[in-house]
Parts: sequence; structure tokens; C-alpha cells
Amino acid sequence: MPKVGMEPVRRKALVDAALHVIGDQGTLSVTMSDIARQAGVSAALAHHYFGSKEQLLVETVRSLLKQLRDDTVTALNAAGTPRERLSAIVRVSFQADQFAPETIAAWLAFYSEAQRSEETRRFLVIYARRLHSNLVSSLKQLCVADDAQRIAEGTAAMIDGLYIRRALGSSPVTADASIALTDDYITLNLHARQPQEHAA
Amino acid sequence: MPKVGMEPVRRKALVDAALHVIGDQGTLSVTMSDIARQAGVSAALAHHYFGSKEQLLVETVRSLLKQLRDDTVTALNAAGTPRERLSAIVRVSFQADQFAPETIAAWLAFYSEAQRSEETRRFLVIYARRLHSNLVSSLKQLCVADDAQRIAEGTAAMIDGLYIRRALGSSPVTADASIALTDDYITLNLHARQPQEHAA
DNA sequence: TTTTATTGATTGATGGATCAATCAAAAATA
DNA sequence: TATTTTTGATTGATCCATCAATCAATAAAA
Repeated sequence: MPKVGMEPVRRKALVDAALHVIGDQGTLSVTMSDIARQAGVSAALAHHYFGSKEQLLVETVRSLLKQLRDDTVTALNAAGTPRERLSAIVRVSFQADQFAPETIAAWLAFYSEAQRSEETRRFLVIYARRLHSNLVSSLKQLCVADDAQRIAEGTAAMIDGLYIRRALGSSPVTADASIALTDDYITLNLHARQPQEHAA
Repeated sequence: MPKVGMEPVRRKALVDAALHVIGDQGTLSVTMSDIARQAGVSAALAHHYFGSKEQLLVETVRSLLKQLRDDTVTALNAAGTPRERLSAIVRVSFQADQFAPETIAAWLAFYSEAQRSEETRRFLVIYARRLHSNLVSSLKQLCVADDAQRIAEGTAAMIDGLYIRRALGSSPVTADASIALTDDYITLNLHARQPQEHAA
């Protein structure tokens, strides 16, 4: 069995498995065995490569975050105008894999974990900052800096809120509806505060 | 010791203790011992009155929800116009005790739990529906029904989102700022879609 | 043969649940 | 009023399952 160079393969498999199982069960209280089984290896091997469950979980948030960042970068590169960039950011947030119930359940679990794990909180704060910063960056080209901050704050909140409501699975919040709602919010704000701006 | 009629007293003490401990630790993975200790009784007594940890947790969500409902009813009674009622709903969501870090941590933990516990999800769905319904009820007097639905959806999402961002404790989301942001969202929407409405 | 990969077996700790045993107030009885 | 009986309240001790973590052993490269 043991081909050399398995480490990166196993690490990835385990992180993916963790994400899968966590999303499926909706909690971080999954066992190392659950994760290992999903990855097709023994629990002992998971410990061998990650040292502890906590470390594996940390790597898992990191991975979740990286995925989102990569998607965002790609989307931003394809967008031309500032307004298009804003829509791109919104769209990425609600695109298929991010908005899948299991993915949201995993995010939720990590948000809860952030209350305890300093490292997890750090990662989530990074996500929040990045989203905010991306929004502000485009908004500043469309309105005054002060408004840009406010609109970014509201947009970010709405995105996160739509996630939560989706997690409950109550109201049929489709991805498209979520995108429309968030995009409308931006448009509304820009039209309300910007008319006199084109003079500058 | 045993004065008769302790049951309601103990139940309340245990539920309050559960809320306290859960909010403090930010997770439902608190032990019955932790809760019982906080309530000043033995773990065995908690089992005696609630049968299981799960049941105690369910009663705890119920209590959290009841608190919010009572506050909302009070606020709505004090509000006159539909627009005032909307602001009242928003204000209640961010009022001191609801917006306290421990309370938010508890909410978050329960949202995560809803992925597993059918009963917990039921309660949270009720909360979501009630919020939505309260919003729509007032909005319909200020704009067309179709818009009312949409605005309610966005408002609810923004409220939930601001909660999450507060939970992270990153950006300094004060209660006042949150109220302003949400209220602005409502105002903006009403002004944007309503001008031609006064003709009807 | 040395190194890397891998696992089954084992363990220490934790925590939910159960239960037999107290304790004291209240009610019934004398 | 004094005495006995009953019952709710309460707990310490304990059982049992789960789980993270460790380790010694095995198997396949190199």
C-alpha cells in the first residue's frame, strides 16, 4: 500500500472529508472516526497527520475560506466596471457550492466554534474583513467614502443573514432571490445617495 | 428542605442556568453538571425534572423565544403608526439583553443545533415566521403587498446578519449602528417604491 | 535495511443517565 | 397536641457508552 508522498493526498482527503461530515451532521461534534471513515482511512492516520482533532478542524476552516477566496478572485477578474464587481462579489456568495445546505451548515458550526477557538475566530474575522474590503473598494468608486462604508456594512450583513435563513430551510430562499435582494440593496443605496455625485 | 411546590422554581432556575452557561461557553456542549451547578442543584435533579439533556435544551430555546416575543408585543403596543411599528420591531431585536454577546452566542448555538434537532428547528422557524409576519403586516400599509414581502425578507435577513457579525466581535457593530442600518434599509425601500402609491 | 505509511488495539477521561437511599414537610391518625 | 405515615425533593454513587489520543506492530517502498 504505502506509496511515498501520500501525505498531501491524505491531508486533502481528510480535510474534504471533515467538511463533508461536518456539513452533513451540522456540527463540529463529529468524531475523528467519522471523518476518517469518510476519507477511507483509519482514525489513527488522521491523528498521525494532524496531531489533534482541533488542528484538523482549523485546517478545515482554512480550506473553506480558501475556496471562497479563490472563487472571489476569479469572479472579480472577470468583472469590468465597479458596479459589475459588486454584483460579482454578491453572486459568488450565493453560488451553488457555497450556498449548498451542507456548506452553510458547516459555516454555521464554525461560527459557533469561533466563540471558543481563537484560531477559528481569526479565520472568520479575516473572511469578514475581506468581504468588507472588497465591497468598499468598488463602492468608493461609485459614492463617497462614508457611504461606501455604510453600504458595505449593510451588504455584508444581508449576505450573512440570508445564509442563516437558508440554513433554517424555512422560507424558500433561492440563490437567485438572495442575489436579487442583495443586489437591489446596493442599487437602491447608490441611487439614493449618488445622484449629486456625478458632478464631482 | 423539601418544601412542596419546588418544581416550577427549579425548572425556571435550570432553564435560566442553561441559558447562562450556554451563552457563556458559546456551545450546547455544556454538561448537565455545569448547568446544575449554576442553578445550585445536583445534576440528578435536572434529570429528574427534565428527563434528558435534550429536553432541557428544548425548554431553553422555548424560553429564549418567549422572551423575545414578550418584548416584541410590548414594543408593538407602544407604537402608533405602521412606520413606528416597523422601527419598534427593529429596535427590539437589538435591544440590550437580546444583543448581549452571551445571548447571541446562545442563539448561534441553537441555530447550529437546529440542523440536528427537529424540535429546535421548529422553534427557530417560528421565530423567523413571526418576525416576517410582523414586518409584512406593517409594511402592507405602506406599500404594495408584493414589495412588502420583499422588504420584509431583506429586513429580516439584515437583522440576522448583524447578529452574526456581532457574534464575531470583529467590526464594532453597536446596537445603535445596527438599528440605523436596518431602519435606513426600510426607509430607502419605502421611498423608492412608494411615491406613486399615494395615488391609489 | 531504513524509512514511510498505515492500522488495530488500548486507554484515560468525560459525560449522560439511572437508582437506591436520605431528608423533611405535610397529612392523617390517635 | 403528639405520633405515625406518606410523599415530594434531593443527592452521591455508579453504570455505560463514546471519543480523542497513543502505541506497538505490520507492510510496502526505497
